[in-house]
Amino acid sequence: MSSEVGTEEVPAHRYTAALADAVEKRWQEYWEDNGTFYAPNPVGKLSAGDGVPADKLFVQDMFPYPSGAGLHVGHPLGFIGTDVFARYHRMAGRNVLHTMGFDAFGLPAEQYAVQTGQHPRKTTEDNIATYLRQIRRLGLGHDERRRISTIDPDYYRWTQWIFLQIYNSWYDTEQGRARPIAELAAKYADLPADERRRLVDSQRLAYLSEAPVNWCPGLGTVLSNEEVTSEGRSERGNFPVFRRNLRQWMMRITAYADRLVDDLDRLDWPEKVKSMQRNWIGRSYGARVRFDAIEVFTTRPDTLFGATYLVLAPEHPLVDELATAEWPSDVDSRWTGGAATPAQAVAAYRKAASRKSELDRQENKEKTGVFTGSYATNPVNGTKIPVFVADYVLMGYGTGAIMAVPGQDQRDWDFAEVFGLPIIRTVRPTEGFEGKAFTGEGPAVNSGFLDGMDVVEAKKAITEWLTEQGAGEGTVQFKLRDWLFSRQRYWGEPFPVVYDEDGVAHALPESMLPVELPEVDDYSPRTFDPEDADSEPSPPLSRATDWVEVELDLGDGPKTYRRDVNTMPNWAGSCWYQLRYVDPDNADRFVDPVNERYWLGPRTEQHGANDPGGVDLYIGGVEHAVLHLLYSRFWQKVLFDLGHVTGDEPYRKLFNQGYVQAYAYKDARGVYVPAERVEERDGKFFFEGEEVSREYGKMGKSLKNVVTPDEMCERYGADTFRLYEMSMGPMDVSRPWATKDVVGAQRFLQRLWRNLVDEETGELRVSEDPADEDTLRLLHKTIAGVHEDYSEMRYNTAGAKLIELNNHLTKSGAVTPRSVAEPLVLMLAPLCPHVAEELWSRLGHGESLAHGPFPVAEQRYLVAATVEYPIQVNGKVRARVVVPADADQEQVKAAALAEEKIAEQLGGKEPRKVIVVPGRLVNIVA
RNA sequence: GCCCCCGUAGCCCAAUCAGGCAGAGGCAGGCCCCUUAAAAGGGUCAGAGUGUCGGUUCGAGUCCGAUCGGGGGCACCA
Repeated sequence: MSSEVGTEEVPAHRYTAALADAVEKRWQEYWEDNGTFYAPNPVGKLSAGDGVPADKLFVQDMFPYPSGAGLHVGHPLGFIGTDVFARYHRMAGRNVLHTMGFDAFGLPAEQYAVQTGQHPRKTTEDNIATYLRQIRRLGLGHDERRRISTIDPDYYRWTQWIFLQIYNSWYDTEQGRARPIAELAAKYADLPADERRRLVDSQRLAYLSEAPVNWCPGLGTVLSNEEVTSEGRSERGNFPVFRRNLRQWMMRITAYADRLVDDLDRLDWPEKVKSMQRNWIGRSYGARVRFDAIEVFTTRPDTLFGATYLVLAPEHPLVDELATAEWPSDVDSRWTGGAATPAQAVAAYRKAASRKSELDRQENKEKTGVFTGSYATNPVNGTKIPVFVADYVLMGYGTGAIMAVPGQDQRDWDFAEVFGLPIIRTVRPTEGFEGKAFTGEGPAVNSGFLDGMDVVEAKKAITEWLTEQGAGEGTVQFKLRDWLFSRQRYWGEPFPVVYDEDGVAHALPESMLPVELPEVDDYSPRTFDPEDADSEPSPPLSRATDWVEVELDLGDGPKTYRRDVNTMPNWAGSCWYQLRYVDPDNADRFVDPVNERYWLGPRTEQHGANDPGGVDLYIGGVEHAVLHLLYSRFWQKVLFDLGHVTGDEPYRKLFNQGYVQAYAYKDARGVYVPAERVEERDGKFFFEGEEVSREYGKMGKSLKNVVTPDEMCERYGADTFRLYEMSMGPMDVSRPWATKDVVGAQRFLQRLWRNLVDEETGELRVSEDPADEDTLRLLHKTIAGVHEDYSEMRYNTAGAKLIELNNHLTKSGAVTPRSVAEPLVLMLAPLCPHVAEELWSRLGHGESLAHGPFPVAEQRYLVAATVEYPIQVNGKVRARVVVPADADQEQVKAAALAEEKIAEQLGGKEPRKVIVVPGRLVNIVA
């Protein structure tokens, strides 16, 4: 596999995989022994005691779940990217915080525990050890003192503490912020205790709710809306999900809906992620309008005159009341669903709707529904319009009822067509419009006092009118719902909550934290037939009876309580880990305010008046766009409102790295064959002589196309692997893995090494003579370019520039001048830190280069003495001319026109126009 | 159906932000050197007019408008 050092074939001191391995091990040990990547805190245990540089940088990876499968080459892409960034800035003199912890609660460990009987903690900790070994080998410059793990009681104690903060607060809509619950309780001081308690409890930001939740029998747990796919199945496992009423913890994230949308504008995040969050929060402005007892939500109150019927969701509470005993004598046969009475029709329709899965309801876009037998009054003109029940209206959005305006809404148009309902246009369609419903802009028609107004004006006018009449009011509607926060799992954070004999919840005092997980015999919740919608959750903690029943003194003497047997969702631990990285072993607080302000506080002088603070660079996959990143922002805002942190956003700049993808090959039977043994011939692919088909996508065990970083480190060394990964393309682009290409990165390092070290003797080989002019110019051009590339995360082009410089040295054939060797090595260091450290040390430096210096380009080498201008005639290059760099436009023009070939082209005629682009070219229009 | 991103040598990618000679770098390929031989060694050469059509401009890979292809997000949200 790797070449032997010292064999006859290969020079003893060539940069081979074996040599790289020795160098890498040596420097990894050095860094660890010397705490090279320790980033000092202003105060506390991690303070160096002599102050901190004002210039800091906090770089963070989305921390991994330590899976048992280990890493493939795709996983470290982001980790290496952040490491290069961190190393570059560290060398530039900034105080750089970069570390990595583990998001270690979660289903796989629990499921593995169920299969093997091994405690999830054991599995998880073993996996973490493996993970740490794998990432250590990559040479990531982490501050190891700051490693945290969400399963650590010292960590989840604070997760529970934050839960209590949220529980013990309410949202003051007048002030637009969360406030301590005690301030609310004070307002109700005059009320009887239990009424006060009920009022207060109903306004907490973390509250118990008996509302419908997503129950997933196949997983044996409930799920948040964000964890349910648009097909109505669990994101994990793809099991059916049913709506059920269960008493569960909820987080009042909807209180923050406006701020969560508005503050996106203050974040340096990819537009794509922002738009996904905006979409998910789904804010729309509209009005509520009352048709007698039925309240509807509409975004188009301006079309009220065109409302020809109402529709209620099948689950709407008024449906039963509205369903009359008999059909009107002239009822349209299409409206009855074939039933004898409206009550029967409605009951049958509701039953059918309840049996349909979310998926059926969405896929089947044919409009169905039945008439309730009732009519409602349109407040704007007193018209009686029929009320229908139809499943194209969803109970979960708005009021669960709509006014149907077929003229301006295609869904309503479709329904009206099926049921023979009238259609009135209230916006005049544009000339030549041939569609059905018209949803564009135009003047109002058939709309009484709104006629002639445009949509915006009409909305405003009708909203004012409705308000005056008491028939409605303007309102804002969100798609976002509160966050379901309980899970029926074992391997998660227990709730710091107990219930008394009346079932009333009591939060535990801070002094009783952490509430640690009990030992249990069976780690699994009871799971059910995935289709069994009527099954009952049975969390594993409920079986730890000794733990569940507990005697406590919560202020009114020792009493027996029952603990909450749910656990928090997997997202809890990741909602605040950047705060703990800052102060990982603070025993008194979740983070010291001084440390928090230094690493995460807003810096308006640097980032502008609107700076929300947060991690300076947060890198991870786009798959967390809505879940983790929304929850995390919510927690941060609560903590901010309560005065615990100084920034109101957790992540100032977000960057999504691309994925490393891979080809997979299938034989004629459709079975995957090992990708590494497939050969390509004439655009076709063969495995053991048989033609196979190729597909492109993920890397995975079952696809037989996994390549591991360990394997790459063995064959080429970590530096080569790092360089190759970073050279494959820009950080945000997904790219296909190609093992055969890795050798290119190794050849470069070999050549660079050879330019500085004698391959036969191992002696350093640099000259103390000054470099020639050309070399200096290239060197400084490279320095300037590399600076820019590193700070823009364009590592592929940074690498290419280094190769270019090194190729220049190789070609020159001379012994490399030290004055070029040193900056070259320093510039290489962020990408290939081990070999750079080794060469730096061999160049005679006693100190690690981790803290710089990073070379600085000298301006005088960046400006050339002469410039070569290409000369175009009518856009085609016809000649070139060399002029002094300081020649002005007239001189360049004169030189261009004097050029022999150009004079020839012009044939003695005067050019119509001559364009001189300074420093670039000359274009002559003949 | 709506929205977003991407199409440059055989392959991965530069140049697109700010219009100015299409090539920085790597893989693969040809040739040469080293070598008994070989390559994960060294050197060198060649290779596309930028998916397509149209527009703006003295000049378009770059800007604008269509269109095709690929990827992603949202989707009966009133």
